[in-house]
Amino acid sequence: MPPIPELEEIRRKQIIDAALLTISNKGYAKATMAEIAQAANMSKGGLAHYFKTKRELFQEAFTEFYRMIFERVEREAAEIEDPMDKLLGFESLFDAGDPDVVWGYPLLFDCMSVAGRDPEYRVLFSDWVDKWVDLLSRIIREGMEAGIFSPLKPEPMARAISAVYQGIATRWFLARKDHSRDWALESYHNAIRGLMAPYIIANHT
Amino acid sequence: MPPIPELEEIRRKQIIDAALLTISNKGYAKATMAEIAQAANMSKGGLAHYFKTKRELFQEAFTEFYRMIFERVEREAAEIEDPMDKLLGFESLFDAGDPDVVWGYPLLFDCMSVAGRDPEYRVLFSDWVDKWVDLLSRIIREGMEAGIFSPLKPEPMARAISAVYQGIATRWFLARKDHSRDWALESYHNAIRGLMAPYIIANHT
DNA sequence: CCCGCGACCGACCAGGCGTCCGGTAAACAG
DNA sequence: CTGTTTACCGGACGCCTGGTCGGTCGCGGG
Repeated sequence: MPPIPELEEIRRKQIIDAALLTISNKGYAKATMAEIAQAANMSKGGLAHYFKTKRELFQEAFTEFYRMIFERVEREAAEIEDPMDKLLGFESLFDAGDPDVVWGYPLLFDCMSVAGRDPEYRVLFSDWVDKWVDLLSRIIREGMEAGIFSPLKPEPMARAISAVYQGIATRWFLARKDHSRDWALESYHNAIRGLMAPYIIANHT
Repeated sequence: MPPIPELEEIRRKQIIDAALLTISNKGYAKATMAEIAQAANMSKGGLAHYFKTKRELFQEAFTEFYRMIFERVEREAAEIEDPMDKLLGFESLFDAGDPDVVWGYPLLFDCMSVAGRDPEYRVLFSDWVDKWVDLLSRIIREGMEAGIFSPLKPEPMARAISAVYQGIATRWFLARKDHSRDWALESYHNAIRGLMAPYIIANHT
């Protein structure tokens, strides 16, 4: 019966995009369904037709957002050869001109803030972290197989690297006046090199 | 006129404590003035007598909370002798049995989440960071003067260390299933040792 | 031509919120 | 004793929100 079979998918995407935009602007709590509907060129009723509750919409929105960012990050990592350079190569996380970055961090903070009390959001956050950990673990394993890193447990290391990234990125984003991009790049380079130093086989620059 | 001159101070503290408790339980957005008043054994009107608006109350509450935590951390650092041990010594940040910790992190996440859009909260966050940076900088300077660390710029290093702490603590708190206390302690020890390694003069353990 | 149905609309509702305000009782001052 | 100020009460007000629901429209089938 639907005139276009993919209509539902299109509309959902349209709504989720609008939701992400609105949440990013107003914040998780202050983003209203009416506003999201408007941003999606739709009425409240139309929105309700696709997402019964605010919670449902927001969870899907966060999931979609993380998926999108992660796809992008993975693409970027694929373009680098050397495993160590890969570990150090997520510079786009500190690009204030990048729209994904600009509205991505507030979204992440919102998710963390909710996750502090809400178990469902906690798994959302965990999933997000796990994606990163998988990616970083793969890079580490790659390096071990290539004989660049001596044997180490990839997962805890990946988790540490990922946490360091997030810590530094948080400072850079929220207090840029005192945490320049240069500071951020240098700090995470040094921290990650420091973490990996014991496992780097000595024929590097 | 007031029966007890210090009454105002007492009441404000009482309200702020109640506010912190409530915010920590319910979250920044969902904590209501009525609830806070109740938690402070007071009516809504009584609360309004001391804090005109919710915003005003919350800002003071956050400030007070940060002050309190920081005082405590500084006390703990003062009990350690060796500068390097001091840098590595904030283990109480990863004590899940500590009430300050348990409700401190959600509060911090809330503040960050709001700070993502609200400049006033951003300076609140900055102030908090600066306190840490000051403390860590002092420790680094101490180490330089004692001849344990070779000359380095204390502030950027302090900011890096502090960011690493926060990154790892965040993971530990929000996804403890995959980020044990042991992982957290080991990770931040390694990361900070890695950051400081180039500046440690070789007569340590 | 009409029927049914899915997409979508927008007015509406119940409840919750921060803030305001009229009131009260106690503690002084004169 | 009276007037005034302070600390506090708790209901009222006005606004806003998420969710609902009756209704419209256009299309495809019969």
